[in-house]
Amino acid sequence: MVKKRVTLKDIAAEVGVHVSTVSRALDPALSDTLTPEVVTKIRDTADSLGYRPNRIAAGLRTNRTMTVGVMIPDITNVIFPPILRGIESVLEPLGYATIIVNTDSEAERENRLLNVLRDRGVDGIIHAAVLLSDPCITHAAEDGVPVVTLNRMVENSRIPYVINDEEAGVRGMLQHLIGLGHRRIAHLAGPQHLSTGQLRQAAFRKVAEELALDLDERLIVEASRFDEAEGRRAATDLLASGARFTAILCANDRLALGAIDGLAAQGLACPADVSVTGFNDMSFLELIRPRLTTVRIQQYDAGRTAADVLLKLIAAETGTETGAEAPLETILPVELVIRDSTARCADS
Amino acid sequence: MVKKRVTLKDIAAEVGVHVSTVSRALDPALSDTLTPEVVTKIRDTADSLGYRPNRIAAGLRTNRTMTVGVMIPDITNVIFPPILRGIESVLEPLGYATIIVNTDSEAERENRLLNVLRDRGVDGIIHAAVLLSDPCITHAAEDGVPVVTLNRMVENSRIPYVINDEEAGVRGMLQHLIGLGHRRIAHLAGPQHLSTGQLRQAAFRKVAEELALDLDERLIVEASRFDEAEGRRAATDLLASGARFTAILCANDRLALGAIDGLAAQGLACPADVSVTGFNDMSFLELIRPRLTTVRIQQYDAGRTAADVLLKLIAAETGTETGAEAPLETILPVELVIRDSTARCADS
DNA sequence: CTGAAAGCGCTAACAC
DNA sequence: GTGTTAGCGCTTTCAG
Repeated sequence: MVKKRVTLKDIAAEVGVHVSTVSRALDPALSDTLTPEVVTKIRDTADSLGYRPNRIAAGLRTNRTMTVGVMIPDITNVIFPPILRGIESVLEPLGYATIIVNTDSEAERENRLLNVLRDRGVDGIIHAAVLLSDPCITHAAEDGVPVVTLNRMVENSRIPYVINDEEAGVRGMLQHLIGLGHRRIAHLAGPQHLSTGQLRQAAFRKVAEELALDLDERLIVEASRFDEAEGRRAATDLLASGARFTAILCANDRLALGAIDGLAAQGLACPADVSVTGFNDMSFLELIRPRLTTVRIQQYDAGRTAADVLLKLIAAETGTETGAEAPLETILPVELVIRDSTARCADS
Repeated sequence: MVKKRVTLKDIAAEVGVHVSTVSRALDPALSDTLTPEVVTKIRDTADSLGYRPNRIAAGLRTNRTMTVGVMIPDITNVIFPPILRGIESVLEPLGYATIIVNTDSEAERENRLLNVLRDRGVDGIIHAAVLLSDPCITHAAEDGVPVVTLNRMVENSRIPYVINDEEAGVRGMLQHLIGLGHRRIAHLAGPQHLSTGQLRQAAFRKVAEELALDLDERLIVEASRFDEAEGRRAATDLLASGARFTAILCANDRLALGAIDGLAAQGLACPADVSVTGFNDMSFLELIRPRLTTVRIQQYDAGRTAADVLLKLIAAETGTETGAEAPLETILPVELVIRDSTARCADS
């Protein structure tokens, strides 16, 4: 039933040379140590027999599988697919395949999946679902597995990371809101066990102080997940607290969408009564009313950059010194996208 | 730098037995042929040494890699991530990893990626990006690679497929529109080289006839891609044709969204002037106004089902006859979701 | 320039 | 019950 695969041995038998000769002929780096005629003859018969190299066997020998693992929280979250395409765009042309796993942001699951990847001998890991404190990935990195984290970072570690310029995004957004006359600006923060949630809140506090805003603790509420339901819940709590505010800077788009919904349920319109801003600029946003003002992060490029860093790490690990060392920190620029969810402050 | 992996040999040396004994002790299916004490001793030292099986090596020997390939057109399209989660939900607990590739619906790219998967010795392939006529995947299937197609099917082939009940969806939608008084209903068809586009158009023609609708050829326009821009373009063409219609049944949600936009550009409101319906019920739809009436297909379950079928195929291939044979055809039920983009026909 | 031989880590007959 | 042996398909010394 299963058609037997053509192996080097078959080609060797056909051409009448040794397997190792065939191996060399098929390796561009080694083929010029052979007689050109032999090389062409071998290559021709390889094609005609329909030879396909067995990467499994090669990997066993060379300890390189040409596959990398990618860990994300949940592929169903629209910000990840563009990142994956970015990663693929640099890795695939180089012959790498990627194994994608969803951690659901659960440490236990993450740990198990990490082992799945290591058992498969991945050449490296791009980790976009890392927790602020993440012993298992740190451990893997210490074992010599090339790892780069994306969007998030592990505290106090030497694991390279690619993140967005959260602070610039928060600053730009606060300046925009202030420009519209807002002074009492709330922050709907993300989960504090994720570095994005934490970094954005820290940036909010820092920049709010810089810009001399009235920083009322009641104006900062934390969501326990990055989703619409938590956005709605947090916005409702914010209103219930009695603290006055005319704008909410949310830690991501989904929280913002939920918040707008929660405000509407209490009879407050966005942007007429309160301005709301997001973060990420996920797809479909321009189709949803009011069109959300947000901070655009470079998703595709973040993926590309992380893949580049990983390649440098892999090169360093395998001793293929290319001179270029992998940077510990890469911060990608962000961009303000002003749409319809922010308006001049009615109170001013 | 790279910490050496613990192998069976290391455990064997530590315990003082032969590698094959260790191999058996660690295999649940074989461990009961050994003395219980030695099994526990081996397992304990395996844990304490931090042994992790090398699936690459095992795969080379057994010719099973415990990885499956998944081919989709584009992960960035929101209907695919839920499918992938469905696939993962059945495969991952069984120890399978999945390699996901994006074909961008290009035959050449698909062909190349298929080889990438085969070179990696995947145990099977779930193909959700197949073209109606797809020689390369047919070829792979003939070579004995277990393949199941998802959402689409290959014409005249023995490759099992899991699809949605397109005809039931079209019928339900047409009945809904007729119930609202619509008689002149246009069809914005999808690409005809994809089976979904073709099946839905065929279903439209068949059911329209059944229900004795005025079937004007000018009322059927084809999009060349499943995206918003083509929906807009096709809707504009439809208007330009001069044919009268009060509703458009679109072959998918994105075409519908584009069509609504295109109509709006010509001063026609949905649903006041024309009702528009989608297909798929992709996520975020309920956040976009007007909320689209559509046909919900089971994305997650389609993934699960395809994975189940693939497992049966793999079992059959490896001779692990489980009795259950893989069905050639699986048709999943669909569900009508009535929202705000359809309304009573103004002309009636 | 090419052949011989060893071995990556594991599994699966086959012995004992 | 457990050890022996022989590879899976490939790469990579080391000879010649």
